[in-house]
Amino acid sequence: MAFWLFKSEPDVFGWDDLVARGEAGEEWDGVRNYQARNFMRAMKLGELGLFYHSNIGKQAVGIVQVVAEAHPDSTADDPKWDCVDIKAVRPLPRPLSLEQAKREPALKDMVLVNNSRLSVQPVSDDEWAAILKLAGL
DNA sequence: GCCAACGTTGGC
DNA sequence: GCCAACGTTGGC
Repeated sequence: MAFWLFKSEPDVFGWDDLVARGEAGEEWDGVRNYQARNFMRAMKLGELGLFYHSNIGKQAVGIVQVVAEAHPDSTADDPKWDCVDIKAVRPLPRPLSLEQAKREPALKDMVLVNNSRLSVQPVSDDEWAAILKLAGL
């Protein structure tokens, strides 16, 4: 069971938008980065991730679940781009800010902290546990 | 709005 | 196959 992090600009597509999709979830399309794509290809049905708001808020705000494994991105011209579908599971009682993650010793190796540009990232088991605790779950 | 970091592209 | 130029992302 692996854990992930999905980044999105909330003024384009935010947590509330994902919640509005309900159980069907949303195709996580538009990713045009090989690293991010490869992480999505590695995702298994039912795995969990964080939903992070970049630019505005700069905090992880909710937990999401993979509801469809990697499939061709319907918005891509090139078949090499795959994506998964995710749905909202629950909001974090206490959103985890980037600032907080940078301060937290347990999270100092998070990809989010060290490579801010990668839009789909893995989260280690230890990081996941630490984040849930900080988030009030 | 600026700029650093990073990835991609294309000329050689 | 190298590397300069360029575009994009995202924190500040």
